[in-house]
Amino acid sequence: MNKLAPDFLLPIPPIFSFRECLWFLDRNYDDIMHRVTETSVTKPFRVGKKVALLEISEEEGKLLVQFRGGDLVEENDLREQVIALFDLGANLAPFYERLKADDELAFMAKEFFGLRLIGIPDLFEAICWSIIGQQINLSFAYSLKRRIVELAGEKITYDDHVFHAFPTPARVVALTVEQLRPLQFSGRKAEYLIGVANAFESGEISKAQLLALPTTEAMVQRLTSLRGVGEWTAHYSLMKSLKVPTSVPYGDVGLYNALAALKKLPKRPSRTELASVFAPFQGHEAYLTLYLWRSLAVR
DNA sequence: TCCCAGGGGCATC
DNA sequence: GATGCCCATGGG
Repeated sequence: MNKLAPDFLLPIPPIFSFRECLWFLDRNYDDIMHRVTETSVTKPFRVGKKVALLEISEEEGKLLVQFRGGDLVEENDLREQVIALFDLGANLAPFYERLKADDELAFMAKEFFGLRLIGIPDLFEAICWSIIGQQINLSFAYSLKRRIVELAGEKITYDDHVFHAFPTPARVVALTVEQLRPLQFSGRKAEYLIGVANAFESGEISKAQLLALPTTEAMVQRLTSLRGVGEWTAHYSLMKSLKVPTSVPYGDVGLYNALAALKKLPKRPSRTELASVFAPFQGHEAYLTLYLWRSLAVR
């Protein structure tokens, strides 16, 4: 039976660290999309037009998911959302085998043990977030996200704290460039965001539509047809939202910095040089990218 | 002050 | 298809 919105438990797969995932969610950045404590994360999840606020913690080897407010949503849909957030469906064993076989990268299997690809299940949010993050430093990117979410996102209050869901395409379509400029969005970013929202509203793009495409290449092509979405944004979105395991955000500065530090690659590596590092990780490129990003941060 | 940031579009050759 | 320029602003 599919119950409505009470608490439930999710089994934890092998090679999973809740602590490591929480650390990644927090990372010293001011992320408005969730609240992280030592032992839990509280976050709104969107299912269709509904938004449910969930608190997730670890309890006796399982994830405990508790309903904290918002709309009542089918439990199965919520399970799916939480599984997507922590990428619980992935089997990391093959990726770890490859990591351990690499002299310079083997340390990551131990130091970042159990880190999962933290997802952005909502494709619209994933694309917007990557557009916001283009070419500006991360802390500024988080401030911009906070401002647009506070302006247009849905709000749920719980425990004297206001939680925000990322605005729907319909809400972003209603915004204007003139509204976003004072929030320090560049004119270009504002245009891109509203344009992408229009594409979702008109049905020009959707997650289901992308999932139906036969190849990653076709998905990238579809995404890059949107103004403001280049190769980097397309791959980043595929990685975070659709969990495409082979996607690598080519051109990513952070990725290059990590490879320069660990693999002595040039600051601007060629496609060939990148390929040489990624070759042994075929089928696990997204996870290698995630762990390389992770290596940039000091705990 | 200068350079860089989890890029992308566009013109030009 | 490669290269150069522009966009915009916080952070170091």
